[in-house]
Amino acid sequence: MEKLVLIDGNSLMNRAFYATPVFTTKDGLPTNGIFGFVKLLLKIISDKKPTHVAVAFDLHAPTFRHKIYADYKAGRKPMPDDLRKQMPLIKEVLKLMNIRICELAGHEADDLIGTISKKFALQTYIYTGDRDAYQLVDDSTSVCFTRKGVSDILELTGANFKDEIGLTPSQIIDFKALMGDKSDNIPGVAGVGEKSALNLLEKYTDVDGIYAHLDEITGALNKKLTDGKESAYFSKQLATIDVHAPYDIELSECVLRMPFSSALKEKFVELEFKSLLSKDIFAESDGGETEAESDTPAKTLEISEVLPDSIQEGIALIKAVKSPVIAAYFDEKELRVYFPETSDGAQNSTEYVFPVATGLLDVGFFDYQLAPLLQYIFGGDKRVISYNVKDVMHKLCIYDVAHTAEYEDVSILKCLADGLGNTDELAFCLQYYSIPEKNKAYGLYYLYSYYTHELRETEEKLYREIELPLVRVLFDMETQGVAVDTNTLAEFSARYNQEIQEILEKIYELAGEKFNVNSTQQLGKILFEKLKIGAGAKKTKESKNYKTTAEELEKYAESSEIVRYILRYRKIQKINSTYIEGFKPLIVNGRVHTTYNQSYTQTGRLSSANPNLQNIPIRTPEGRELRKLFTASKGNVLVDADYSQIELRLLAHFSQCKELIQAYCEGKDIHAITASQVFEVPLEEVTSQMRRDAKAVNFGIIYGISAFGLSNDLNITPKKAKDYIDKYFETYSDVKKYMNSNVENATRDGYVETLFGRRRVINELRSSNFNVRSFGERAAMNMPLQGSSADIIKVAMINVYNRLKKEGLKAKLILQVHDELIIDAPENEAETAARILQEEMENAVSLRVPLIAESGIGNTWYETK
DNA sequence: GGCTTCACG
DNA sequence: ACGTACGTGAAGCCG
Repeated sequence: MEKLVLIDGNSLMNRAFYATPVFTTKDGLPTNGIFGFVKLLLKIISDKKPTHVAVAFDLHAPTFRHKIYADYKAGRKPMPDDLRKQMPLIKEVLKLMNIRICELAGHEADDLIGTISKKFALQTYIYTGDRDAYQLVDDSTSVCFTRKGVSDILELTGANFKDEIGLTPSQIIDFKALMGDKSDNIPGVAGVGEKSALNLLEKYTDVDGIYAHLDEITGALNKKLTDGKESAYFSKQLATIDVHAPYDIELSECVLRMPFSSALKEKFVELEFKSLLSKDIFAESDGGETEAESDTPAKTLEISEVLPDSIQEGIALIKAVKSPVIAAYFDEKELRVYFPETSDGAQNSTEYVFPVATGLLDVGFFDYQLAPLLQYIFGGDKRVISYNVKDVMHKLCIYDVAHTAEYEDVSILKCLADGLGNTDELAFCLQYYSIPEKNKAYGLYYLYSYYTHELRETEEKLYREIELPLVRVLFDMETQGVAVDTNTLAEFSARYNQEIQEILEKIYELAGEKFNVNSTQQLGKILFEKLKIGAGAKKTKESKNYKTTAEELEKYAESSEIVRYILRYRKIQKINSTYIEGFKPLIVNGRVHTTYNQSYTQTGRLSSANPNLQNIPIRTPEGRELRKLFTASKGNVLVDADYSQIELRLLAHFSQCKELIQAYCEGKDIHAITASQVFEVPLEEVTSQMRRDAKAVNFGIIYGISAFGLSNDLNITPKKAKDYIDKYFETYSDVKKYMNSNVENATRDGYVETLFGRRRVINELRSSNFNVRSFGERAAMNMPLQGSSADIIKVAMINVYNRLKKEGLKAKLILQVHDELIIDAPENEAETAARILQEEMENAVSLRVPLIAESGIGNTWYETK
């Protein structure tokens, strides 16, 4: 049967661009969009097996009719530079594939796809990430909508459309006419939202029907519809895809010709798409292997699944395995196991799958049968490869399985090898390397081999000596949790909820009406339009809302009573919703258990979530009180230590600045010295204000200083800020040299690295956009400092953990807040724990300056400071 | 889901 | 001329 696939090129390039991790060729050309698009195209071809394919692109032209239309589409965000660069290339690739490209001046891809789909009477599949295309669905035309990224595709056919969407395809147009579409700048009828639009269409079928029966509609809705009639019809016109575009095309021009030419293969080599070269889509090559092919990773094995008849048989099978490594995927539904060698040493091509009977909390009969197998795998002498090992450990705890095996963690390997900031799920990684999702365990093994080969020596060390041992440390910290004083929490809750009510009444009274104070939009209107408290600076023209940040409102606080109440409201609302009400559902048996993410940040830091225990207030007295909620376990105390100015010390170390090194070696007050230098006064005449300002300068240096940033922070003119910076760099010329060399190296190499060789790839440095490039430069200056600090405290954590264990103490590490560690210790171990904490933190590495950690002991987190 | 605001290092 | 300080997570609004 003949089948036609029509693709919205702009839409899918956009989706592919955002769904694919950023990468470039070695010359710095971004290619992630093209790569994602090609992968998707190949997937579509193998799924649908079309006989014909065409790809349509937008092509605007300044003709009169479309000028109006284009203006209405102007609400869309502009295409990012890195994506724009890839657009001509994808067309080149399509040409090399002999795939028909459709473009028509003044028309969007939509129109061409609509026109073509109506022109030919064969089974047609439209691929797009734009819901507009829904209206094109009919008995022979399906729309395949890329829901999330590019992998999750919703296929809408004439048969399932109504069930999936709740409307008919043609009603999609009427729906948009009523409720509008902001991304397309379609106004719709003011005040009509999704609910009423659906109700109306249910009753009256379409816009015409609604207006024919307007008399049956009462109240506010009637008025909205009456007022919005013109807009409704205009919107309908805008939302309607033109299926009669003047476009000449013959079906024969769209025939898909496989396999593809060697010219395409050469293009893939040029674009460095190594994983695509081994695909079975090219004509037999005559010249043997290309150079790039030889370093392509091993081909995907054909893997067969075996569902063991019984657990016992399965255990016997697994126990017969000689292979010292074993890949295990374990979730709520199944346990999947793969090992590279069979019992007689041959290459294995079987993945074993064991169903897990029920959900996690409802441990059923089958689960208990599974426990010995889990124990054998995760508690044995084989190295176990998983993705997010810490998660697996938590799951195993539910089955009472000890997880004493050696582990390999693919998610961590990935962020070390691929660059920092891993947000990808395992499923995405598998798809990326063309591994079927059902072969998850084999995929783990494949990715493990692939990434371990990618690691350089320093990263291998970082992985083996820091990241991997840290997994267990973090697991124990998360499991241990932090005790919460629930009585005090209840007190705070009552007090804050009451004050919020009182303040709200005051605010309503002063405003002369009730409104949602949490809505910046409503608040801005009340303050700047109704009460006219002062000239409010508008925000971006897009959201054209007034700026209502605390910083902005502070300007009016003195003259306006309501502003003072609002500032107070904001403050306690934040405390209450985030730190009091927000915590309640996270308390289990009187404790909260955060989750640390070890592979997410761009610098190598950890992040903390559910709850985030790394942003508990401290900077204001009121917020600081919250730290009284975090207590030691019964009979214990909290022992806390934090590094003093670790990033500045690292700056001294890396820059080898004599003045800074000397100051730190002599234990001087660095901010005061900086003040004395920058403001040109003798050290003894430095005021506390000058010291505060100098501290801001020092922070600025660490962040990759700019005159504008500093001026903003210090509330001085950019010119004055520039004077300070110049003076700073004049005094500390080695710091200037160091920062410059960071940017230079990063621009040349494309990355920066930390003390221990953790790399951050900074593609922004190659951007032609000034702002983007400047951002890259600041990131290049900051990352080695922030990242090295992260490296160091990780070493300290491992050493503290091991030492507490070795010395047989009951004290447990429970928290890490970037430069601070907290231990929950029995009272009689407190002094020892404090000493261990301080020693291990200070001696984690040896730098050109001493590292100082300051410790404190208390019953609550509040008291340790 | 994007935007704003605000909490931390 | 350009116009942002570096790195995070959570709540709430809005569409």
